[in-house]
Amino acid sequence: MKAEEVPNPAVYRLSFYLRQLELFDHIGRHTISSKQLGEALGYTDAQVRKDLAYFGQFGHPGIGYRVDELISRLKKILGTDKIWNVLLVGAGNLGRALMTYRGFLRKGFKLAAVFDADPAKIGREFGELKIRPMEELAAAVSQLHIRMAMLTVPQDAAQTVADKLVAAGIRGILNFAAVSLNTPDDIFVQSVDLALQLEQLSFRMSMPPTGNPPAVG
Amino acid sequence: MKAEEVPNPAVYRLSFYLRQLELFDHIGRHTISSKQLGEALGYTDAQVRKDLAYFGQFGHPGIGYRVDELISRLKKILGTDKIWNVLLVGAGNLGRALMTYRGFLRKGFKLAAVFDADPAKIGREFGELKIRPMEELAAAVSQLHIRMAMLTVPQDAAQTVADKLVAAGIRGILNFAAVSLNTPDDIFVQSVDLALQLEQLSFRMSMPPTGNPPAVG
DNA sequence: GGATGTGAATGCATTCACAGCA
DNA sequence: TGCTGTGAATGCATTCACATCC
Repeated sequence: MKAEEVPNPAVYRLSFYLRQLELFDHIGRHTISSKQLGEALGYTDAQVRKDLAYFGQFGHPGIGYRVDELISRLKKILGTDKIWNVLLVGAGNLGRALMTYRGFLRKGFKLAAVFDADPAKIGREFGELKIRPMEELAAAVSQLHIRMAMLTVPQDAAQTVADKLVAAGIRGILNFAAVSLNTPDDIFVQSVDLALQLEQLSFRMSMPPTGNPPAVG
Repeated sequence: MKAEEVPNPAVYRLSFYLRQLELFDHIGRHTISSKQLGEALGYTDAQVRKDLAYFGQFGHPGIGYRVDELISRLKKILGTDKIWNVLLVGAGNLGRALMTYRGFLRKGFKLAAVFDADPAKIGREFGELKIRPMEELAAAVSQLHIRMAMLTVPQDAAQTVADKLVAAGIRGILNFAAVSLNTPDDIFVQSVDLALQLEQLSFRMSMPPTGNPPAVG
C-alpha cells in the first residue's frame, strides 16, 4: 500500500506498537496476538491488524506476530533502524534537560550539536556536548549530516530560528516553543507544547461527568 | 451543544486557537475573522467556525470575533480561567527543567509540590520548591487541593507511581514516561513521549516524496 | 459587503465479520 | 481451533454552501 493512503493516526499508533513490543520483548515474550497488543494500549484487535496491514503482512495466522520480527520491521518502517544525528537550538532549562536525556539514544537519535544565541552560554560543556554559536549552525549541519532539529528557544525567537534551520538544510523540526511555525511544505514539524497538554487535562477535568450532567437552574 | 458530542480533535484545536489569539492580542489586534485565525494555524475558516460553534455563539456576523472576548470564553471552556495547583513526581533532569519552566504559570498552572523517591534528592531546593519524599504525597494533595500531576519518573517506576497518584486522589496525569499507563476510566491521562515525537519525524523524512515515488526495480 | 452559524454532503478512520491459512 | 488480513459497513470529522445578520 502506498504511504499516502495510510491514515495519519495509524502512523502515530505505529510508534506505540513499537514501544509496547519492546516492552514485551524485554520481559521475554516471543509472539503476541493483535488482541494482546491492542489491550496493552487500549486499542481493538481489528485496529492493530488494520494498522499493520497498511505496511505489509507481518503476522502468522493461528500464531500471531513474532515480537522480534515485528520490532525490526517497524523500526525499518519508522526509519529508526539506523542512527539519526540531531541538533538542538536553545540551551535554556528545557534544552539542557534534553541534552542529558538518555531516551533519545535508546530510540536511535544522537544529539550531535547544540547551539544558542546567548554569548554567556557559548562554550559551556555538558557531557560530550559543547554549546556553540548560531553562526556555526549551517556548517555543522552539513559536516555532521544532520537532518532534524529540536527547537527549545523562547517563543518570540522561534520563527527566526526555524527559518535559519530550514536555510541550513534541516528537513524536520521538533518544536517546543509555544507558537505555530511557518515553514515550507516539505519541512516536517512536530510540536510539543507542555502547557497546552496541561490545558487539555484541565478541559477534561472541568467537564461534567458523562451521562450524569449536573442540574442547572 | 453537549460536551460529549464535541469531536476530540476540536478540543485540541481549541487550545491552539487560544494560543494564537493571545498572540494576536499581544500585538494589538481587536477583532479577527475565522479565515485569519485559521490561516495562522493551517486550518480552514469553516473548521474554525464549526469548532467554536460546538461551544456557543461567540462571533459577530460581518465583524468576526472580538479577540479579548473569545480569549476569555475559551479560557472558561478549557478551565484555565482559574489557577490549578499541580504536583510533579520525579526530580530528574526533565523534572527539574519543568520546575523552572515559566510557561506553566502563564497558562494558569502553578507547580505547588515536587516529590521524588531518591533520598539523595529530598530536601534540595529549586526556587520556591523543595523536593519532598513520596510519603508526603497524599497529604500534600489534600492540603493543597491538587488535582493534576506531572509524571517524570523512569519508565519502570511510572505505573507504580501512577497508582499512588490515583490513590492520593489525583484525577489527571501528564505522563512523560515512555509507557502506557493503566488507570481507571475516570482518570485523564495525557502523554508526552519525546523520543516518540522524533520517531514520527523520522517516519515522515524517510518517506518517498508525495506524488513522486522513486523508481523501483 | 462581509462575516458568522449550520444543515447537508463528502471524505476519512474504525469496526465488523468472515474467508483463508497454520 | 486460533489468528491474520481485508472488503464492506458503519461511524466520525471536515468541508461545502447558503440563510442570516450587522
